[in-house]
Amino acid sequence: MIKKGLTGYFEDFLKKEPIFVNKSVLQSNYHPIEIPHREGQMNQIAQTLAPALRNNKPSNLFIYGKTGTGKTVSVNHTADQMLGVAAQNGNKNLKVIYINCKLKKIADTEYRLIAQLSRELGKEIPITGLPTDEVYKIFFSALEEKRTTLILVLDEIDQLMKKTGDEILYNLTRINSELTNSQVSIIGISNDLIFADNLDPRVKSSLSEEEIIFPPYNALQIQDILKQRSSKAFKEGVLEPGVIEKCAAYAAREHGDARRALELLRVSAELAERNGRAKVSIHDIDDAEEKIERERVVDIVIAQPKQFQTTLYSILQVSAGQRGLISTGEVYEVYKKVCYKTGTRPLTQRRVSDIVAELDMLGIINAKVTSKGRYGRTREIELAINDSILNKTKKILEKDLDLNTEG
DNA sequence: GTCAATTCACATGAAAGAGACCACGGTCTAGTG
DNA sequence: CTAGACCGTGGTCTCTTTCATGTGAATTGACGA
Repeated sequence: MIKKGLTGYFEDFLKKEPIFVNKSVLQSNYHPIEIPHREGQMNQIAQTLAPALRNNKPSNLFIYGKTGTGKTVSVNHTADQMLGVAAQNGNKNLKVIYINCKLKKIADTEYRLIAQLSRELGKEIPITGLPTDEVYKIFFSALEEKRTTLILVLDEIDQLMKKTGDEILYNLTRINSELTNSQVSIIGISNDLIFADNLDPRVKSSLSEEEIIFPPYNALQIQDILKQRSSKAFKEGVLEPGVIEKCAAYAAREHGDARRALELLRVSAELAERNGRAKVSIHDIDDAEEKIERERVVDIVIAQPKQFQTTLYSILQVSAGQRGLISTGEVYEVYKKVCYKTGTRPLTQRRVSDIVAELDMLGIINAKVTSKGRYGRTREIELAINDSILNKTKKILEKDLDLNTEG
C-alpha cells in the first residue's frame, strides 16, 4: 500500500462515526455495576459472608455453575460491596483474596497456590526451590502477623483438584485450628457440577458448609445482559434490530454462556467497524462466530508443544485419507512416520493416548472411547473443526513442524 | 437360540526418572585497606 | 577482611517412560431345546 493510501485510510477512519463508545464494557474483565438475574445468588453470598464484618468466621461456601453464568462477577461484586462497608466502618482486618486456580504458572499447583497467597499477604516467595511445607509456614506466619479475617476465593477450583488432588483443600480447611489471631474461610468456585463428589468426604463436608448453584442464563436473560451492556458500549442505534436477539440465541444454545454472548457482540461490532459500516448487522454475527472459533483454534494450536502439534498433524493426515472415525492405533502409526520425517524421537503410545485425550479436552477433536467388541477398545477420533479452519491449522502445523506438504 | 467365557486393542493408573529451574549455605577468589 | 563468584545439595515442576491393571462388547463355543 502506498503512503497516500494509508494516510487516506487513517483519515477516513477518523472521519467515520465510531461504533463503540466504550469498548471495555464488553470485555471479559469488566466489572459491571449491576448484575441482572443474579440477585438471589448474590444475596445468598452476602448472607454467608456477612459475619466477616464482625470479624467472625463466615461459613465456607461452594459455588457451582457452568462457564459464563456470572459466578465470578457475582462473588467479586458482593465481596467489593462488603469491603466497602467494612472500610466505612473502619474495619481493616478484613481481606479478600481472589485467585484463579487455572492460571498457568501462578496457581495451578499446591506450591504455587500457597506461594501466591503468601505474596498477596506481602511476602516474597521464589517461584521454585523451597520445600512446600516451608511455604506453608511462611503463609501461616504472614497470616498470624496480619490478624485478619481472610476470605479466600478459589476460582476454577476443580481444575486445581484435578491436577493436584485434594490435599491442599484439606490443609486449607484445617488451617483455622492452627491459627490463633486470624481466620480463613474459603469460597470455592467450580464449573464442574459433580466435582465435589470425588472429594475426600472430610474436605467435602467442611468445604461445602454452604452451597449455591448458578443456573445457566436463558436467552431472555442474556438479552437483558446484552442490552444493559450495549447501551453503555455503543452509540444509540448502532445495532440493527435482531442483533442482540441473535447473539443471545447463539449463546443460549451453548449452555447460557453470557461471556460468549458478549464476546460475540463485541467481535461482530469490530468486524462491522473494520469493514467501514456504521451499523452492526445480523450477518456480522455469523462472521464473528466463525472468527472467534478460528482464532481460538489457531491460538491453541500455536501454543501447543511440538509433540502435541505432531500428534494433531497425524490426526489431520489420517482423517484426510479417510472419512469417518479414526482409532488411536492408526494415529499412532502415522505419528511415528511423521516423527521419523521431522527427526524427532517418537513418544510411546501411552503418552500419545494421553495427548489425544488432552486434544479432546481442548475441543479441537472429539474423541470418545468405544469398545468394538472382539476388535478391541479405542478412542474414536473425529475433528471438531470445520474445513476452512482445518486448512489453516494444517498450514500452521506444517510450518511449525518444518514439514513440506507432499507425502 | 442362549449364555458365559474369551479376546482384542487399547484405556487408564501408578510410580518413577530425566532434565530444567531455583534457593540456600558453604567455599573459594580477588580486591581493598 | 569482605563482597562476590562458584559449587553442591536439595527442592519443585513438567514431560515422559515403564509396568500393571482395567474394560466393553463382538465372537466363540458349549449347551440345551
